[in-house]
Formats: sequence, C-alpha cells, structure tokens
Amino acid sequence: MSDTSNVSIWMRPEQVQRSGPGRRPGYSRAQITATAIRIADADGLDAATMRRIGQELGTGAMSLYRYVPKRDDLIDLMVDAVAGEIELPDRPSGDWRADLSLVAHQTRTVGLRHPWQVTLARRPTLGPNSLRVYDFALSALDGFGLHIDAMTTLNSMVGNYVDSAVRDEIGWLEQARHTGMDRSQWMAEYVGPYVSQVVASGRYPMFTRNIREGRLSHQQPGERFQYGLDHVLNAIAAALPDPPTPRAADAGHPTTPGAC
Amino acid sequence: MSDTSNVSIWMRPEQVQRSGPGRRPGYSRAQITATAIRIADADGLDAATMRRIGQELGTGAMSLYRYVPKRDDLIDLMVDAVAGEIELPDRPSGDWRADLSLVAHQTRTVGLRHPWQVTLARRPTLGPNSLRVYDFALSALDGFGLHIDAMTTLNSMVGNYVDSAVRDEIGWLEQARHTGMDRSQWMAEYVGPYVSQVVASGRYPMFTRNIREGRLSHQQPGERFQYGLDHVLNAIAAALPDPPTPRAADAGHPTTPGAC
DNA sequence: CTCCAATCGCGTACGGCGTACCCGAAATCG
DNA sequence: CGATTTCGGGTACGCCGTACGCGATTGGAG
Repeated sequence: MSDTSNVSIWMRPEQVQRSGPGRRPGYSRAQITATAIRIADADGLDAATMRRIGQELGTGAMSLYRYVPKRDDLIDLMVDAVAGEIELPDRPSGDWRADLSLVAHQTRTVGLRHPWQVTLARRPTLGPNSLRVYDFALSALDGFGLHIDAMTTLNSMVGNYVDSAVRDEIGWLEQARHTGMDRSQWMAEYVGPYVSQVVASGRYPMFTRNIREGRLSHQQPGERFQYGLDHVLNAIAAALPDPPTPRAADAGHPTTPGAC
Repeated sequence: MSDTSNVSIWMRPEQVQRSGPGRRPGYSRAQITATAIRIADADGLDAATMRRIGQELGTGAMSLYRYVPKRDDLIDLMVDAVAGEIELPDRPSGDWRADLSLVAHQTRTVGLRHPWQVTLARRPTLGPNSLRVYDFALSALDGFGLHIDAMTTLNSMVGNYVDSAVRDEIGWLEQARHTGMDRSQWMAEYVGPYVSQVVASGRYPMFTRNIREGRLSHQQPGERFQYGLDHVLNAIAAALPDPPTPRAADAGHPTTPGAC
C-alpha cells in the first residue's frame, strides 16, 4: 500500500536477493536502465517509451513496472547511471584548478555522449554516482578555509557553466542533424534573414556587435568550452584566499571576493 | 508550401492587417499566448494543451493552428512574452553592478511568477523582449575595453546563476505545493532517512558537511539568492579592469581571459 | 509429493495528447 | 451576385503512460 507513495527512487532500492516463494524476476533495473539509455542515445529521450524499452528487451511495456514505479523514476536512474560514466580519481589531486577542470571536461564528454540528458529540468540527483562527482568537486575546494556554503556556491558556478555550455553545444549538434547545416550555415541561411533584420533595426546594439565582432561562435566547440571554463575558473581563483595556491593561476587580484 | 517549413516562429510573424477577401481572424497570437500563460501559471505547462487553450478561448483546439504552426512555437511565444514582463530602464545606469543586479532580480521575480518557464530546455530565444533584456545586460558591461566575447561570457555567468537559482527555488515551491512540506520538513521527513543513510555511509564527506554545517539551506530564499548573486558579481568584478574607462576603442582581444 | 501463497509476465483497456485532413461558413472583390 | 479566399472547428489517427487483473511460475510447509 505504501507502494504508490511519492518517495524518491533512491529510497526504494531494487530488492535483489529475494528469498521466499514466487517466480524469480527475469529482468533488472540495471538492464532496463541500460536499454533505455541506449534508445535515448540513438533516438532521443522521447523515443525511450515504455513500449519501446519493453520491445527491445523482448517483453511488454507493463512488465517494466515490476522494476520501476514510474517512467520519471526510470529517468532518474538513467541520469545517475550516466553520472557513473564520469571518470575521476578516488580523491582530488590537491590542484583545485586541475581537479575542477577535470570534472568539467568529463561532464562535458559524458554529456555529449548522452545528448538527451541536458533536455531535463533536473531536480538534484541523489543517486550514488551523482553524489560521488559532487563530493569530488567540492573536496577540490576544501582546505582554503572557506565556509562550506561558499564552496558550494563556487562549485555550482562551474556546474552551471558546464550545463549551459553542453546544452548549447548539443543544441547545435541536433540542429545540424535535423537540417544538415552546421553552425555557420545555420546562421547564414536559417536565421540569417531574421538576424539581418534585427541588426538592421538598430535597436539591439550589443546583439549586433556580437554578430559582427564575436569570434567565439566561429571557433571549434572544444575551444569555445575552454574559453568559458577559463573565465569561470579565473573567477573562482579570485575568490580564493591567496596562500595555498598550488599552481600559478594567472591572477586578477581579488578585490572584494567573499571573505565568507 | 513553405508553410510547413522548419523555420523559427520569429521569421513567420503574424500577418496582422490583412486586406483582401476572406473571413477576418477572430483571435490573435497575443491572445492565445496570454491564455496559454495563464493556464500554465495556474496548472503547469503540461496543462496548457491545445484543447484546453481552445476551450478557455471558447473555441476548439484546431482553430489555434491558424495562428501558431506548432505547440513548440507557441511555447517560444510564451517565453518571449514573459521576458516582456522584465522591467528595465531604457539604458544602463553606468553602474554595472547595479544594472546586472537589477536584471538578475527582475528575472527572478518574473521567473517565480511563471514557474513553468524554468522547466524548459530552452534554445536561445530571439524574440524582441528577450533581445531587449540581453542587450541591456550586455551594455552594462560595455566601456571597460573588454572584447565582446568576454562580455558575453561574463554576462552568461549571471544568466546561468539566475536560471539555476530560480529553478532550484521553484523546485522547492512545487515540492511544497505537492506535499505540503516546506524545505526543512521535506529534508527531515522525505529524504531524511535516505540522507541519514548516505551520511552514515561515510562515503561522501563533503555532502555530509553540507548537511551538517551548511546554513544556506536554512535561510530565506531571497537571502540565498542574494548570497549566490554576490559571489557571481564579485567574480565578475575580479575580471574587470580597475577603472571604468570611458567608452573607447577596443584594445583587441587578449587570448588569456584572466588578463582582461 | 502436494498444496498454498507470493510473485512475476504481460494482454487489455482507458483517457489524453498533438495534429493531419477536410469541409462548411464568412468575408471581400470584380 | 458569383468567385475566391480565408477562418472555424469537427473528426480521426497514432501515439503515450499506466491501472487493472489474470494465468504462470516458484519456494516452503505439511
């Protein structure tokens, strides 16, 4: 009866190792999750319907509900499974900049491998893999005497940047897959006339400068990502107290960063 | 024939002021958009179905398709309409910190008024209202001699923060509406047992510190927002050259962002 | 071995969605 | 007054998530 409660999937672990009467389960959460991820990678999250997942497993849609309460819960499982692909050492190296950079690049790599992931309006995932990544990143900022709240805030700046950058990058990739245009083609042919009109209106001078002078959009995705990441890491550097800088992060001098 | 093309809604403006034969339109994009927003505010974006919107307008679902090509396009219109509620002066004041802070707080206010908005995996909106906000924010960072790419990057740090913070805040509000628990209750009763288990496992020391020592989650939402915003603005301050130089020719774009 | 109770596999069915198609109604112009 | 163009919207199709319930399978108790 408490079976239909609105409790997070992490509080209802799969009961493996049953004993007692009853037929043995023929599938598993891990198997279902993996199949769903494979489908979503290939054809998008919307294609990973219960019917389709069941079909690829050689069963029906409803069988899956023996393992997963709702489709949304399955998606939570998918997100955490993907977080499990992020490869990190057991503990941070001591070089916070290298460590956060590693997390950022790993997250980007994995994100690009599973494009559906960024389409989610995600509640914070409390699954084991997500927690591992979170803990690694936060540990990298430990030892500077910052309050835990400040560390969390700084760390989330990196996370927000990566999310946003990867979402952007995937947007272009999907645009390209749909229309066969790459970024510059798209700019020129697809929104080109509209953008020209906006520029010509003279009402949006900064937008116009971005179109005319911006070089960022003409660079390779990897360079673009690195450019923004450097800004964020520099910003964090400015907020850290000077003393135990493990590495010469080129310095803007900290003006009034949190003394928090 | 080009009517079914995959062109952005902004390139297919409503043809108001028709002349010639044929029945006169009985509705308008603005009317449909406003109705959809009202429904989404009250019952969530999923409730704003074509049938429901039609119903509230006293018509059928299919009539809407005379005004809007697809539901997704309608959502684009909704997003830009909401951006129109952001109240800004015509031009920045000259105090970049105050200006960006204003944009951030306005965006938060409007975001909280339309909670469905943050659930969107949004492609950049090119509608007139969104462009206006974008231009205002970017203008606030003008005049420091920064390259437009650097200004864009810094500005998006604020945008990313606001998005993330508002999404978080709304997450809690909806949780509260669904379960009747506020944030601390939810922590205690809903995920409490699970969190305790995670903490007790000893595998996630930073997560544990956050639970034990973190004060941020016990503060009011407004203070929490301000705390994070201050960090972001401090970070930007660190990236700006010290004296606000008057609007002058750009010295060109340094490759090392920290030197900006 | 027999039988019972628990568990799994999954077919059927329901209500809801976006929207393609199509035709009657209305409005203007020659 | 037709002819022509546009709007209104009913009907229908193919999807979706998932509630329900029943037969098949299984381990343990007698």
